[in-house]
Amino acid sequence: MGLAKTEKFTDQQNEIARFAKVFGHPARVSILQHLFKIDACVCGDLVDEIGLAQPTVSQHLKELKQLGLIKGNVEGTKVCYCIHKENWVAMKKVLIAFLDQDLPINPDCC
Amino acid sequence: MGLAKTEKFTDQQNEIARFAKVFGHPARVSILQHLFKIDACVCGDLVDEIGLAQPTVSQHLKELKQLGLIKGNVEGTKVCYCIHKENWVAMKKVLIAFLDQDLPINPDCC
DNA sequence: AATATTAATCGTAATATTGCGATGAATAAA
DNA sequence: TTTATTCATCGCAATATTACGATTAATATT
Repeated sequence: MGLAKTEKFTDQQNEIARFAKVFGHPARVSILQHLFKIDACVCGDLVDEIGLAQPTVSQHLKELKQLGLIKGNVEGTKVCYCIHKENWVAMKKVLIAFLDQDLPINPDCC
Repeated sequence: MGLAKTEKFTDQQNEIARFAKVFGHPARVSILQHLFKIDACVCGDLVDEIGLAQPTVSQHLKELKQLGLIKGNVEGTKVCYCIHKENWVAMKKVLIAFLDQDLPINPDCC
């Protein structure tokens, strides 16, 4: 199968999973951290930073772009990437709401 | 390949990815939300709640247990699950630190 | 125009994930 | 002791993901 039965879950649950999934690979975590560190557009040097082959990095960038977490603009022969701020804030809200649920006050039960 | 090259990334990046990955499937999100909602041990009725076959739910529970996010105790013919609070808090700290990075003040560059 | 540079896309191989039926182990109930 | 219940594990099929070499498209440089 290998296919998540999304129709069995709520839109909210599927959205949380979709966002979380993109962070489920260290290369994408690394790309995002680099974009945050640079605090601006990164043009071209991403492949050297990440340490994977160019097609592989390109593929991870595509996934990040598809989810709307980064923007990419062609700049001559280079492409410049940066965090999509509005979408990042929206995603953050969704995931933190899930992570930050109140923990039971009850003592441990099991 | 299908194999993440973890050795190319920092321990922190791999840890973030490992945690995020487990939330990358709506069934696991659903299981965790249910455990939070019940606010206690859930004994037995998880399969009905989630809507997937029993072996499938069992497998998702196993992954959550392996990452330490839930505890499971045998209670007769039933097994009782609940959130592992300390580990949840620790995981939350790691993921929120990643999500909550400061956004550039700069106007959009691309 | 010819060449170089950059990054997307295609194709493919290797591995991982998801889902479930069948089975098994363990306890409870009769 | 027999039967029922519950859940873990095994084994398999279907699909997804990861990685990269080869190629392509686009612009820059000479």
